[in-house]
Amino acid sequence: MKSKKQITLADIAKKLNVSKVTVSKALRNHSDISSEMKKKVQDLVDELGYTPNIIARNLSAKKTRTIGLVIPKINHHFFAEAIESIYTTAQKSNYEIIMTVSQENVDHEQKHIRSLLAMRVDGLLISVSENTTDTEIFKDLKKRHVPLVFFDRVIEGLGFNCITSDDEKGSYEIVKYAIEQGYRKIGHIGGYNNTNIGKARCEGYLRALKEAGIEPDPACLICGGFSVNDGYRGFMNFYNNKNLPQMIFAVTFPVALGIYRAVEELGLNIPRDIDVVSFGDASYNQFLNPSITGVHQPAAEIGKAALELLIDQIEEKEPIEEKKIVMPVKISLGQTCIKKEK
Amino acid sequence: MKSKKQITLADIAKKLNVSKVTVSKALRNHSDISSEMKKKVQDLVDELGYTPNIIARNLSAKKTRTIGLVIPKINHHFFAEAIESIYTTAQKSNYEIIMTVSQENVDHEQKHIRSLLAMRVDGLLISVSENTTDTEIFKDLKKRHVPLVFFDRVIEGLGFNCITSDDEKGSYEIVKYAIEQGYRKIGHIGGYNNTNIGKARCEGYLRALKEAGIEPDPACLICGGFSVNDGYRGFMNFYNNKNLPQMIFAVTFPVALGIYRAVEELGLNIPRDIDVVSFGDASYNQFLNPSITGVHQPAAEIGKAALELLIDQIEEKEPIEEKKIVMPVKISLGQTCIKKEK
DNA sequence: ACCGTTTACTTTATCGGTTAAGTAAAAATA
DNA sequence: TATTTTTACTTAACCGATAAAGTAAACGGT
Repeated sequence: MKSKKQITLADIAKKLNVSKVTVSKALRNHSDISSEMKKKVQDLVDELGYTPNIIARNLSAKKTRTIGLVIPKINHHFFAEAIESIYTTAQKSNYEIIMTVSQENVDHEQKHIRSLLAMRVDGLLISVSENTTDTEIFKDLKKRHVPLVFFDRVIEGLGFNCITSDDEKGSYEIVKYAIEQGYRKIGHIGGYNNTNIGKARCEGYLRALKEAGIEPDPACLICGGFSVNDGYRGFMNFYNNKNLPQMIFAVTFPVALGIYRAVEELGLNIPRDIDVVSFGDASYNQFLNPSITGVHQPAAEIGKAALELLIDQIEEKEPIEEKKIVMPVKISLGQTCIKKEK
Repeated sequence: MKSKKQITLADIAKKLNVSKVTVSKALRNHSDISSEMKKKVQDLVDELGYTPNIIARNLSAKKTRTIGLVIPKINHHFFAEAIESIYTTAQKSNYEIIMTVSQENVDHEQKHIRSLLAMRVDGLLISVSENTTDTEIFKDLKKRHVPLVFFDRVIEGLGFNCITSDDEKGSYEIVKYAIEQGYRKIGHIGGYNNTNIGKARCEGYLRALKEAGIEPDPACLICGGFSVNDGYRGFMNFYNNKNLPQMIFAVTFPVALGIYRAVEELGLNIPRDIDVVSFGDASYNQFLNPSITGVHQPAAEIGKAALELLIDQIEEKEPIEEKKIVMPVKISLGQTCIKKEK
């Protein structure tokens, strides 16, 4: 059933026998209006339950105090935590968030961006899908001077601010740590090389191997997406090729969970038959069996910093030069990747 | 930096020397317009990168194809899954979702509802905070005929459609199952009794006890919130009172995780020193140590059904009578609550 | 050749606010 | 007292679309 007709400024104005501008100003506590009139207006507003129409206000103001958020997935610890933090930060700054989810689908992503532009959000906060390679739409956004900040999954070199974890260093360090624990044959279930995180995490992995004098084995490197299923498939791939490494470095925490699932299904055991470390973690990691040794990402801080940067950009008059903020990460020890006795 | 001035219908119209209504109709493929003109318009639109201003359109149409979502928390498996499903469903039906998060705070919740009304969403999808007792605002929404569907955490008796899990039955069955496994002293870390889920889950728990001839012990019943911290505090409470039951039924999965955390911190062991079952689960439950035996909730189905019901209500002309949909739940076996040998 | 219909537009009004530019009466200043 | 300033409003115009109503020219049938 349809909503009842909404009460407007004009309704209030008519009842009080004044112009609607008077009512509008009264509600915004404008100095033009006498306090008696302000009171009369407020009383009637309360009585009638008037709710201002933000759409009309936005149309006239040409601003919406609304930010468009585009993410690939919700039900993924990193994003859930980042989103939560973005929402909290937005509320403090009095911005509304309109979140859209691409489901790792480039078409959805583009549709969402267009839709958010049509809604005239004041700015965009984007973490791209794992398949995003076409940068045309972002170049277009740049041309139109749309305030935009990328976070976590970013596209560099287009002049937008980016906030990421220190993907290369974190990956380097976790693999180096694994090597120190005595592992030599270390595989990587990685992300696509066209994504910054897939590429950087793979580079960190390779750097650690090379530095330790281990020749990277292409058969130990599988690239795919970032989900549980990708981890599952990646592991099955190793297994079916009878080419199990001693240790697998998973590009994301969900990928590690996918490995867990495959291992369980095959009746194997972690860490007896195969060991795992991962980039990213989850609050419930400590209760996993075994809990994963991995790289802790400051998801909440990344979300907060990204939004704050965007708001600065929106509220500044001057353009801001391209900044790339890299958040430090640290290794968090769990029950995997324990020292290997010779 | 500010966005560049946006291109409007009027700009296009001027360049083509036609009225803006012509352009508007051309873009909507109206039969009034010749195909040559449609082509000319489309070409110029593409060239200039015109994006229609949905705000203006919505103002005129008095509809927004937008739904307001109010939830207490994001980073909680049930909600993350429900949200994901709501977003997917919305996209299929061509609705936009504006999600707000109350953080279990009643003031935020009310502020969000008002803000969504001001944005003139076509309807509201709400799961209330754990502290919501004042129903005034909802009565007001009813008076204004705002389409509204409650899900999971609902307020009954106000004439709104509600979708919940079968909280009472699920709780009854999991506790009955625990009794069958030989547990007698079963505690409950429950939710506030003013919430439907807190109340129903507690009632199911009590019914199972009574049916088995076990007198419920008030000292074994702790009520609080639904978060990890509440579970932690609840367990510490039992522990400090030197009143540990054999088994605890946790009102939510996060509460169970809180118990895990407390148990770990105290150097105890599940299920040796204390056993746990819970209402609700998580996709990663199978990898927990030990994985929890609990009641599986169809979070995605609940989200989908709630949104579909709401859309029906929005698009129907006639009011819909209050419906209460209760989704069946089932027990999912894990490594807790294994048969107790006498 | 006349008249009705169709085609392809244009003009006007409206959605519900806001800002800018009046204006009449009261108050302050010279 | 005359003039300026302030107070407390009102009127007009605009934000960018849409719906409804109006219109000139071309077309079609008899």
